[in-house]
Amino acid sequence: MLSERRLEVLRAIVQDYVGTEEPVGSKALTERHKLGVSPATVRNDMAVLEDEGYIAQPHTSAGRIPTDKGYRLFVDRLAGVKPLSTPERRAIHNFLDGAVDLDDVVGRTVRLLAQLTRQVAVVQYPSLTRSTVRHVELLALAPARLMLVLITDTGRVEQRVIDCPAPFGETSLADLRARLNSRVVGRRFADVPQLVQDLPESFEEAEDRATVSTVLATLLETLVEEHEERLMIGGTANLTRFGHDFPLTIRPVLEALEEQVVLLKLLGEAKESGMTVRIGHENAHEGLSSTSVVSVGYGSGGEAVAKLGVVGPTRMDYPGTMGAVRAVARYVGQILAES
Amino acid sequence: MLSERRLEVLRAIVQDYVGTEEPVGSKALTERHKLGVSPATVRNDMAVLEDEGYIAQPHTSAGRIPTDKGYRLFVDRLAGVKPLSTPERRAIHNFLDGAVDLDDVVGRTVRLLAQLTRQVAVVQYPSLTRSTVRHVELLALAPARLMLVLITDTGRVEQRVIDCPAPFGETSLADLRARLNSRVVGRRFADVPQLVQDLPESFEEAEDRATVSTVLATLLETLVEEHEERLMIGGTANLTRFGHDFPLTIRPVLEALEEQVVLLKLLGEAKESGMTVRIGHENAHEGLSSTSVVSVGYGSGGEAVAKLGVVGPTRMDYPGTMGAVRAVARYVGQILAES
DNA sequence: TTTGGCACTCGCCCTGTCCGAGTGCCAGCG
DNA sequence: CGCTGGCACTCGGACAGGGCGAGTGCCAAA
Repeated sequence: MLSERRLEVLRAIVQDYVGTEEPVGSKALTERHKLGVSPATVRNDMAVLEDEGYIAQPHTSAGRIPTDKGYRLFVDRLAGVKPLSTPERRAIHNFLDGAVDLDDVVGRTVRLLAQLTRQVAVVQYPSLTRSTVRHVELLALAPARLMLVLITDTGRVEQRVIDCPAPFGETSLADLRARLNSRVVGRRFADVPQLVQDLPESFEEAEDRATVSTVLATLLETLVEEHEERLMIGGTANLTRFGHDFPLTIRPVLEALEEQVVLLKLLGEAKESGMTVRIGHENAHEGLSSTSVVSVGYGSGGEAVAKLGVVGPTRMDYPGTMGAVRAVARYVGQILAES
Repeated sequence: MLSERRLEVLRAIVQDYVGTEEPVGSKALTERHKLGVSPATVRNDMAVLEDEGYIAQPHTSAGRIPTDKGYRLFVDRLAGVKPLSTPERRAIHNFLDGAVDLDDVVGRTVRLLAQLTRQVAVVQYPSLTRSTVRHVELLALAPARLMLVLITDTGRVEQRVIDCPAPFGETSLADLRARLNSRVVGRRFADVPQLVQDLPESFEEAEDRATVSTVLATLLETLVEEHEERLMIGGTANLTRFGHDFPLTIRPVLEALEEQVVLLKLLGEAKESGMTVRIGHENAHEGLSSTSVVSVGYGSGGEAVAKLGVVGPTRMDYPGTMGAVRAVARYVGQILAES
């Protein structure tokens, strides 16, 4: 167990390093913080902290920098979440209030987060898992070619073209459309499969049954595919503030950010409730091993329907970042609840 | 007017510089190209080329590098468009053929272009300006609340919720839907306004006429708003291959790329038909003054409905890049025409 | 007009030196 | 026993000088 003062030293190291981006030495520490002890004492404490793996020296006879483990301790026990200033809160409101639709909300949120934190922002679109079907439309583009349009209660619209095994009459089409809608409208995506499974049998013609099966297959496929969440990222220009050495640092990060799959997995690994901070190597993806990810769920009402967060260097201002992320998430939740 | 050989020297300089990223000297030139003259002669030619502003020396007693003007001449008169190799063509087909919807087509195109050119790819969503209407759907969400769904021949779907001034019967709705579709399906967006302007009058009830007007207003508004083009970018990780000095170079580029407005303007400035290459300072946006933009229109059938292109360092392989951009644009056009 | 020769320039790289921040250790003090 | 001041040591970074070599411009000859 580390003494109170040693924790204080660690906190000071983290704060200074985040501020200056340079390894911090014992003397500088005592000058900038009122630790009440001499540099020599701090050195002893540092030696202990280093033994325990909380800090490290980039090379002999340089100052110390925090390790991932050090940041972890800092975040867990030493740092609070810094509330935003009033102007910042006002900025959030002003910025998000003008949003006209879902795309706009997400887009504005990304820009806002990137600006507030000066880091890369990631915002997941609200999940469709708990969405319900508002309407299913079937259009005949040609005798044996249909278009399926699916409208969800979150205002999202998906469409697919279906090539049918046989021509499908207008009457049958209207019939299918009506039956389909009467069964699935207002239902959750998850419930749809069993609600429609007996539909083909209710058609008399074998050819029609085949077509209906095809249509249903496409519908179900669409629903499943829509579970693949989408997301938006922004503020990548902030990556240039990463550090001096960054050709090598920035590359894998940009690559990781381009892979939506990676990002989705990243957000997926975060806790369902509360804020999650993943530091450095705690991130599974190795391109992100020198970054930290701060994420939190957001949603209208109690449940989180999606997540948002930022990706930045492990050397980041955790309290400030966490404050911004939390504040934005809350306000986006409100916006969604209103609309 | 520059002699044939001097042009040849310029071409050699551009090719070598693009390959090596290093200033190229007279001796190296004669060794790597069969110019049939001695280094001394080449030096004389270089002096002339420098006087004319086609090449420059980064510092005294170093090799020469092409200027923007030099690249311009190279692109206009010295370089052809390099056709893709068979494997590359096959890759395009394989990659794009699996696309399921418009988003997917655009997404795949971006990734493909980024991979082929190893640069940043930008793909504009097909414009609705020249698009035609495939179907207009009207759904009653509530007695006085409709949803308008607009489906375009490029596979794009737009929807709007409309609050009606008065309840609108199911019969009237079916009626309106039928009349609307019979008039606008297959027509261009631009022609829609005059095709529907007399629709309200054909309804007897005053209340219905008001509703129809509202619906039409929303429809037209949707058409107009959709002129705001969307686009997708990818391959930003390729920016890290920019050069050695790139902290300063990459920053403004990333910032410019985040501003969709900038990119849209960029593509907008390109010629309507044929390939456009904007080199260095020819780009209005100053963040892009050390980049070149190669863009081309694409579309199903003869007309271009949108543009796509790549953004890369002025020192890029122009023939290869142009070849890739053109090939991708053509194939995307085909894909769109088929679906 | 081209060519080979030649003197010159200047950036790059390598080396050696110096400096100072920072460390670990130790003896002394409260 | 923990804290402190002192001290010797280490090592990376900045700086200066020197040699190298690529590349140049110019000139006289073919």
